[in-house]
Amino acid sequence: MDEKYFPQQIEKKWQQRWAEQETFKVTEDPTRKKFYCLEMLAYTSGRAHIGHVSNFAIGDALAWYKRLRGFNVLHPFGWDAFGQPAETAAIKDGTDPEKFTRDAIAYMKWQFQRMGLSYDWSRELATCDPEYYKWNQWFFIRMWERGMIYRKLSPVNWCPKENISLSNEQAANGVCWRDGTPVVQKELMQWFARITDYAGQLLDSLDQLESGWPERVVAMQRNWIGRSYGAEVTFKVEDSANSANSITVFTTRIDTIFGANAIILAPEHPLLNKLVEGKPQRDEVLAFADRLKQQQRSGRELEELDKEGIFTGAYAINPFNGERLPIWVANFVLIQYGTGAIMSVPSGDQRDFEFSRKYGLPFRQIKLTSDGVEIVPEDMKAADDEWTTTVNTGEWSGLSSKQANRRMTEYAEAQGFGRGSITYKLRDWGISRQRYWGTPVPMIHCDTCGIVPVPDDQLPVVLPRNVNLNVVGGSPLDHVPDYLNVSCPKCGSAARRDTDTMDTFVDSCWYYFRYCDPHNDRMPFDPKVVEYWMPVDQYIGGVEHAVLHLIYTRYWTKVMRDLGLVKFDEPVTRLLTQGMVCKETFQCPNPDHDWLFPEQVTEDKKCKLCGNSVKIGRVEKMSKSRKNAVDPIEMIDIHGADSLRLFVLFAGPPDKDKEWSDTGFEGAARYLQRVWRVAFKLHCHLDEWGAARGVSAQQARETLRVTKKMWDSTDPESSAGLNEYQRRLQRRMHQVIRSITENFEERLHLNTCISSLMELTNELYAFDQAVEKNGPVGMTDLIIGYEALESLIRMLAPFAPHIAEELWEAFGHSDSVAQASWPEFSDELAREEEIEVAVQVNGKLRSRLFVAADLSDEDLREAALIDEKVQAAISGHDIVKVIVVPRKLVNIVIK
RNA sequence: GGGGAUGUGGCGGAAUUGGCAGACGCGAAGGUCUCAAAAACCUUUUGGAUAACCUCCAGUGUGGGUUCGAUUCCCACCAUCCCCACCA
Repeated sequence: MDEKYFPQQIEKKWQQRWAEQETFKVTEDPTRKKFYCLEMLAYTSGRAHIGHVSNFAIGDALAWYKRLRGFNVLHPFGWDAFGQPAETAAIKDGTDPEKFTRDAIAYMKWQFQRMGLSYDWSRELATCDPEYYKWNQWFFIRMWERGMIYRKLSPVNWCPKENISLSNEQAANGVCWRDGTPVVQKELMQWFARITDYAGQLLDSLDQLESGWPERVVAMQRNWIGRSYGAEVTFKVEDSANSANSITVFTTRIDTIFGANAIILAPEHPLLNKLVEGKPQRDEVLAFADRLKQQQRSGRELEELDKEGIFTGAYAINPFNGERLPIWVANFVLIQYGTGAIMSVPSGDQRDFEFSRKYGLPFRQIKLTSDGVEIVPEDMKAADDEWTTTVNTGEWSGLSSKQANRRMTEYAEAQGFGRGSITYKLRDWGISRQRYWGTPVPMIHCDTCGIVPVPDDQLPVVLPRNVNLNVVGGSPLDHVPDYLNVSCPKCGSAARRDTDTMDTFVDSCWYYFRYCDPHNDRMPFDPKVVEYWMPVDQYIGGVEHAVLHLIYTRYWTKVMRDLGLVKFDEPVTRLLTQGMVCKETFQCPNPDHDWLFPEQVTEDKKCKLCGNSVKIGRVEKMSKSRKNAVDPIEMIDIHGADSLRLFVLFAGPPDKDKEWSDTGFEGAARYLQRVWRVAFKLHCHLDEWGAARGVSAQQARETLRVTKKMWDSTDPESSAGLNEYQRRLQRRMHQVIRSITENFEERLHLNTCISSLMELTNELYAFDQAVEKNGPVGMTDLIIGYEALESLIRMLAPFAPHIAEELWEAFGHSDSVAQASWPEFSDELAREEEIEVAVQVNGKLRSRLFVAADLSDEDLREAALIDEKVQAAISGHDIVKVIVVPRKLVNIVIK
């Protein structure tokens, strides 16, 4: 073997060999335990970034570990290939999204392969493959047949000049991205998935994820689904021409209904027109509502809107006490939530409070404060939403709020003007987009038959190529006659194809089911194969997907369960949300320069372009615009993929943000050099041993191999006869194996695994020094040294697989490390013979004792008490008690 | 407004059924080797007191509490970050 470590040659060699030998290809094997390790689908942005390295390095480490532990490991890879950015880029460059995307895949694949990741590339898929999106269409039709997908009018961002719909990004700041035309809201017929039918299930089955998912993701999902328990109460409208006219509100605090001073509707409320009909305020109110509608949608920016409202002229009757309540319209009531109408209780709700103050609506006290005081409405500075005790609440006065809430709901139910109700924040999922680069919606509009799905045997509906994306009016697909004009599958008459495409979140809902059976052309996947591989044992990705993707995919799984395709309910057992890789930023006060590259800044923090003092920014997420991005391929060119991966994993725990550091990266490379060098030294020792006995290197190696075979490294007897430094290395090896093994099984704090590897490496150096000092080299030295080093190599493989493979081969193994097994440890051999025990007096460290590890508590106690320094500290005091923590510490309590 | 975190040396970070705070790495300082430099290796590196060793004192955002003992558990507060947000 070479004396020096040259990562470039080694990495190329092993990447080629893995590809040729399909080292990481797997098939179902019911006799073996499976492990499904999955990183989130990569978006085809066109360029790899450090975030990819971090994401994949975590997954790859775990996949390697499980492989060495004997699991049948599924570790696949694929591309999130549809979506707006490819379309936007294609318009800019005058090319075709398909070409753009395929080029991006080709380039990124080359980049990712240089990271040396242990993927089964035979399962690779791209969501823009017709063989893949065919099944999106198949699911769409199945769901349509069952009423899980429906159509409704829904607003989109609309550019009135070009007559096309815009994504939120294209309509940023309320103007069209192309020429700044103000965007308006337009109602279009769109496809929706009825995810709200699953709201309760999605919420309830979060409970089973609590052990394997980050707390905050579960919390975010709970919050997003947003279940509220309350009541719907129906108020009759006074003097209504149509006696059926009534307004239903949703409230979580029916116990405060005696404090209601108004009914307030959302501007979009369907009853509004009827209510104001014939009223003198009619025109004014409707104009007001129209204005609010625009304001609410396009003005959904950060700042809170002022509360604005208008009296409709109509009144409703409080069913509990017969009071007349004015009916208002206001901007802070949302049509999407609850019933789109509320009762205003200013003393109990801050928004109602502000609104009522502004418009002079009356206050009434209906409960005590939390201190048990009666509230004087005039003195109130803010609403009070505590659950206390009711007052002025008719026959329910004097009850606890909770009790009143329950009883009043029951009363409303009995009287027929209300009922207990559960409301969710979650809304149905709009899954159609009026854009080109996505899965075509497989539906046909026929004038006689209505909406007809494309028959299964005609799937996939393939996205046409060479489409002009620069259209004015409608979606690009509206301008492709061959695509648009079809005959109705039912009656054969001329019909029109639906030109919407699907939200890309549909693509990512079930891709990892497809990995299990990626080439199936009869079904999305064979349920039997999926039953073997699923659920995903470990999913790794960014926290930005905590709600959307991770809720949609849970929903899709439940849908697939209801379609009879899978038997389980939750697709992902363990989830890890990896932190971002960040770096320091530099900003010049001169707006022409703004963000600077580090090399544009002088040592005393001045801008090299203008000499201004540069603001050293916070450590922020890497991005091109902040000029703090690090290109992974450049880094790989410098020190190799192993060093890059090692650094990213060592920089901090996987789920925390990490800071990029050039010197830290060099440190990782330095460490691998150290590993190489110590391996080389051991190699030399073996040669020395052979030379001393007049045998060839080949023979020496063979002798070692044979002798080592008889050595059971986990047998406690194997420590017999070892000298001090041999025993020390052996002990440390067992300790390190134990700590890394436990870490992989439980916390997945990979940074500390790497620390442990470094400790073992340091111990190997100490061992090597001791061997040289004590020479000549003996067979026991070689056995212990090789054992430790071979353990180190196998444990290094998850973090730096190329160098591990190369050293493994250099040590005479013909198989890949991937075929090796994880080193085993023995608690017995990891145990220290002599331990250091701290002795405290009244909790303060006073002395340390070096004692035999098996010393009894009683002896330990005695040893502590006769210690000189302890004696000095306790002389003249009474000993109250002595606490002995076995093998760790003695605390003497004195008075 | 609601929800979730985080806070430890010059820096990244270790340490959890409560038991020696600072593992491992980076940086820094000194040394060995060298004509020299790089690399490599060795030593030191929480702060303070002391010429120095031994040693002593303080110390895990702040203030309390529980305990023989708290980075760890409880209460209050401060700071920073993230997500959602007029959700009735």
